[in-house]
Amino acid sequence: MKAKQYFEEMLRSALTERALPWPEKAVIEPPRERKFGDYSANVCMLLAGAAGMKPRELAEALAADLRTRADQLERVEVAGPGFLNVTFAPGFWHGILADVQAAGAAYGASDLGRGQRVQVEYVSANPTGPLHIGHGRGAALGDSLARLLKKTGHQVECEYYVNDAGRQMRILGDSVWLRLRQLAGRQGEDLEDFYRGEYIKDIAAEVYRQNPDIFEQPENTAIDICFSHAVADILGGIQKDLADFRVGHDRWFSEKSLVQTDGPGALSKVDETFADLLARDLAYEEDGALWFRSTNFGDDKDRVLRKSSGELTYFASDISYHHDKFQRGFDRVIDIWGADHHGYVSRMQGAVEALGRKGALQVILVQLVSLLKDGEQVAMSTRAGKFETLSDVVAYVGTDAARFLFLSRKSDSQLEFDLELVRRKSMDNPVFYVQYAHARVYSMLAKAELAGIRPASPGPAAYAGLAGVDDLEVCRLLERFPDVVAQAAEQLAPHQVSHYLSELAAALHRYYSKHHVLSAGPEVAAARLLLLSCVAATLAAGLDLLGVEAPERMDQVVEQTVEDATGEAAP
RNA sequence: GCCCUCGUAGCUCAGUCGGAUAGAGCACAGGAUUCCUAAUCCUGGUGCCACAGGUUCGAUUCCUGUCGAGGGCACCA
Repeated sequence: MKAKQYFEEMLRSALTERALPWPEKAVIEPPRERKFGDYSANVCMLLAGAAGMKPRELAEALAADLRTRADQLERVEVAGPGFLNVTFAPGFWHGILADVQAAGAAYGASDLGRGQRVQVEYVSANPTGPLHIGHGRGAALGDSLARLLKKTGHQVECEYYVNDAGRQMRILGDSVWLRLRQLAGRQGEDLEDFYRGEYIKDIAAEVYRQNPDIFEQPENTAIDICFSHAVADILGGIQKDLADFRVGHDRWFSEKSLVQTDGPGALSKVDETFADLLARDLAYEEDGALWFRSTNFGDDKDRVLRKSSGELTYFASDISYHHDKFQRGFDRVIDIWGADHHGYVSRMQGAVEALGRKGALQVILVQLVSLLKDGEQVAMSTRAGKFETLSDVVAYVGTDAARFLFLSRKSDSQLEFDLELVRRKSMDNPVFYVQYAHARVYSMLAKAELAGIRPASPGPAAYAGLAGVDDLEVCRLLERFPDVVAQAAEQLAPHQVSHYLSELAAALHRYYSKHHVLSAGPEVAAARLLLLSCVAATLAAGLDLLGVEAPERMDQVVEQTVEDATGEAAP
């Protein structure tokens, strides 16, 4: 049983006996300072009024209750304004090792989600060019969230919304067609808004190679060919970049599928959504346009769904898209967007409310990433910037380092990504610090194996060899992992996992330098190996939640990044 | 003008539903290896938690306002 749970149960029954309620704002947590014990509760301050006692008096009374009934608690103390601090018996902490070993890679898993169906939609960049580094942050976050939610008992599906309809797509087709004509030495003036990247020229050349007769086609057909080739090509590139970044979506949802009809007279999904909104008087026609009554949901003006020109706005297909999500049975939908869309959040949430699913949509905004090299800003917007794209950055620093950095900050604050710092394989780079801790344990296990020493099985004999304060300290940290996972999932905040891992790695390194394992005598050595292999298992389980590898040897990591980097010389 | 996010050590950032003397890494200085990987460990100090009020037993945390940074406010995408 978890320490927090145990303490809470004991406390609850003691309160019940005194006819006191469990206060809403009760908190049980490890106190900041070790000297205050393992866990601390604030209930006495909250209940003093109801109990008609001073906080400290109540605390003393409850402490006495706990001392008689809670046999796992070694000490129960009252401190400060009325905190109830408890210290668990060593045997309790040792029991954690049995838990970790039994669970293995599943350590930290829970059934918090109770099978709730959750969809995570992320990246969803328009297929008009390669992914840049900001998309990488969203990708790492979405993927890690999905892992966290799965681990906590949710049924998760990841989706990428492909904006393959609408104006931008037309411009994309036009852009390729223009480059193609220029390539063939034909006329073609630069247009006001079109895509200028080098990759457009590459696509044009490829289209020409595959369709040498393209100039004999009617222009509409030619543009169609350009367009579909461009989307396929760019989307293929995006998929590859994501795969290299260890990110996979279960489904790629086409916007076009919302707009298209099955046959003549049939309604598209968007039409169905419109009909639904009109029937409930949540939409209306005015000035030749179709409007959504977003003012009913707190917006300051109504928004257009279909322009008077007949074109749909993005908002229209987005509503329809979310309508579709809920029809597919998701209990909860999480969208990850760039921070530049934040004005859109309340509107979309209003729309979801209109669909009768108030509160079922959570939007996470990912703040900007500023790319630095040796402390200097790397221009992101210009065509010349070599490190604009995610794939360039990943090639230079490696997937593990990039992911770990992205996931070590909360998503709503701006992030500095210094290429040289992230690339460095040293202690200022926390990812290697954590990976090294994992590899260190494996190195010891291998050495021990040669010496004929194997990790002990959890049990009294092993625990006898782990009675020191440092041993218990490590056990305490291991015990916290399931709480960290649960909270990170609840708050949709994977960075809490990476911070925990740094802490656990630090504990491992400290332990390593203080306590020699293999020369400690066979029994103590076996006991310590048990402890350390539990640390490794927990590190691996945590790294897995971040999508970062847990190497058994560090030279593997070095090889991997060096290899990645050789293809791309530094600018 | 209105709205959103952010403001914590020299730098990059944590800080749990409001808890006890506000933390980590980096940078800086010194030390540790006959022994399991020194990609490591140990020892040093630094804060008007942007500012001003409010809520209460208690505020970095919640509320209001001010200042500062970024972003958003279309029949754009």
